[in-house]
Amino acid sequence: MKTQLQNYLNRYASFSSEEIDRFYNYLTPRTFQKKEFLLKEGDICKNKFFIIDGLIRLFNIDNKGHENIIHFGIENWWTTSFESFITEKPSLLYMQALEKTTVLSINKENLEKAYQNIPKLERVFRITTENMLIAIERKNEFYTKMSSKERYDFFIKKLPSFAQRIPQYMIASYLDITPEYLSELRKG
Amino acid sequence: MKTQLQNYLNRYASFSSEEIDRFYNYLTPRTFQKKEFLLKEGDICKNKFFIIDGLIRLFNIDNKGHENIIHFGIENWWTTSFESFITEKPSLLYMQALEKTTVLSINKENLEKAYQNIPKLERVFRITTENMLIAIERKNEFYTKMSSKERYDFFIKKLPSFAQRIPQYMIASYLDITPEYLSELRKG
DNA sequence: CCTATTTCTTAAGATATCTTAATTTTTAAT
DNA sequence: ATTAAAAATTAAGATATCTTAAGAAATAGG
Repeated sequence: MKTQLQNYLNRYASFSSEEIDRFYNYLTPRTFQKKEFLLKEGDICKNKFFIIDGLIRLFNIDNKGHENIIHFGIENWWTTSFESFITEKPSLLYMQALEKTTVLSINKENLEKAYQNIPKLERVFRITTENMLIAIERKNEFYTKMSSKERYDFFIKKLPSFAQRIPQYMIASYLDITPEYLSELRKG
Repeated sequence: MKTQLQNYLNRYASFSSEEIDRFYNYLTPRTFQKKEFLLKEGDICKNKFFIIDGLIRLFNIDNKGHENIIHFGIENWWTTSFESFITEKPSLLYMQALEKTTVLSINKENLEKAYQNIPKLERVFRITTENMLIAIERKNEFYTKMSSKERYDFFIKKLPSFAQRIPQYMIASYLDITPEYLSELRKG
């Protein structure tokens, strides 16, 4: 795990093994079983999670009781409920493992200490947050430009192997389509 | 302008006047007239803009020729087409002043120098990027949870004075509603 | 294997929202 | 003030997508 983290961090700035060790001490490894929740609506999201391995989804439940998947997280992504983590208010989001998932988690206090201790981490998180924004910008982009059918085709074409890791009704949810309608789209 | 920037930066970390000066030297003040474009689709977005005063909109044009406003930017916000700025590929977005707008702009090269020169800036941009993410997270949130009518009412209620600065058809665009339908919603 | 659970499909009727196009109102420019 | 341009409204018909409900297929657990 430490090696994986090291490879990841060194993408963005160069860290000595000693620095990696220091950062690593702030992190707590945790494993979540399939279907287990990392976070539920109403909880205050106290951690950022670095996904070592596995798959998680971030979603909310609307007033009709429908789940809306906001994004998926896979290995080498940091994930959290940003708003809750930063404002320390109850989260509106759920975070759930879709496969057995191993993460390194860090709470706010330790993260702040780590920033003080290893300022280069500011850079890493500045960049990963930018990458997150780009991912969202792209999603919004293709949302506004495409019909349901087009979004689905695009998704399947772009991420064929990923699409096979998740049930179709979750793809539907992510693409903001009802599973029934997606089923029709696939037929026609 | 320098004072405004200083106040802004000191929200996130403490900077000496000397550091502010150093950063300020990397920045170029520019003024855009109402309706002038800061960026057009196809351009590579070479700058981040810190809005001193005024109002801009970021939007794309879909394959039906409709404008979709992604967000507005006002004083004390950094704005850019993230994807284009970071990847240095042509932007899919337009950026346009809706009022006479003064900005401080910085290009990638200078920003990178500034990061080297004043590492605390990594922190500032890490945090502003996080704030951006939160804003987007909130927008997506209220998008998935609300009908068109609800989105409009919510927007007007939350930002009554801001709503008066922009034409109704742009609010419609931002809320992903056709102007005609918004007009109906307002009536009923 | 067998059963239970989860996921996917079908189809009919409902509806929120869009399209088009014309008209009115408001705002800006000379 | 007058005209031109921009923005907002109206209304009718069209459609993409949802809802509900039921049944079929696939997958996973014991």
